[in-house]
Amino acid sequence: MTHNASKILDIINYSDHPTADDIYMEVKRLGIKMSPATVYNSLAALHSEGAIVKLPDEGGATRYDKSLPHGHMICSACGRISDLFIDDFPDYLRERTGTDTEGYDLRVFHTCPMCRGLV
Amino acid sequence: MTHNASKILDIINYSDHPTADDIYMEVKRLGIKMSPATVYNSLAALHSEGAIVKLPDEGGATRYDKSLPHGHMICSACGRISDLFIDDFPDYLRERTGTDTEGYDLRVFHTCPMCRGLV
DNA sequence: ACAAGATTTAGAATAATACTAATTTTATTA
DNA sequence: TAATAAAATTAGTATTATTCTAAATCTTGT
Repeated sequence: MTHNASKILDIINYSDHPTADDIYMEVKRLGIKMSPATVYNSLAALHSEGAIVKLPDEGGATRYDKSLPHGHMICSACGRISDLFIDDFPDYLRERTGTDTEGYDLRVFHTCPMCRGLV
Repeated sequence: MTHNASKILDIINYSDHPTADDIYMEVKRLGIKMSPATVYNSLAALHSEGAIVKLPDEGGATRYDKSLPHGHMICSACGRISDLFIDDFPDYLRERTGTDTEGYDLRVFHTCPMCRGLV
């Protein structure tokens, strides 16, 4: 893994589902000299290594996330994405699909507590 | 729903997860006169009515599908998408998330029987 | 240090989709 | 049915995210 890719992986790990552009801006904010092309190159490399996952968005830029097996809750009002961990989900999937699976992308739409005025 | 939107909905219902361009080509094949803009306009209208769902693809055009609650199995070798029905999934989700959900997008990656050489 | 290869780069190219403003179609009213 | 209002459709352009290209720079092994 290159130095730049490793920095980008760090950023993905401490950021909240950033887009390529979010990452590029963070890189700049940190005072690191890196071109947008390198951000895309590194993201593609990290993705093909399986170090990150891509979350293509309906009408918007793709978001990136660490590749821990987990799903996402997406608020249909404000768009905020939060992580969703369901420990037995792989087991559940294997049982229900009747076959081995290599991974999953689960997004659950809801209205977050803030948008429901509960916070 | 407009006449064109209704025709597009038909096409989505009998096609296999088409892209906007697939739909446009099918419309032309049927001898219907319709511009690409109308395909996009109609898809947006159908989507906001909840009549269809959008499946943004990693590196590729968004695919469209009927809005029946169901997931998808995606072959990581050939890319083929097939429908996945899990009847108790909404119940399972409500239980595991502890909240009401408005819908979900579940994609399970696997290697399809054909790509495993079993067919 | 030097060569070989990998990485990074700026900028152009591409592809999907959205926008705009004008036109056509459809629906409503008199 | 004719006139009018509203909605849908259109061609063409603009935008945006992303990829490509070919040159420049950095790294690594010897």
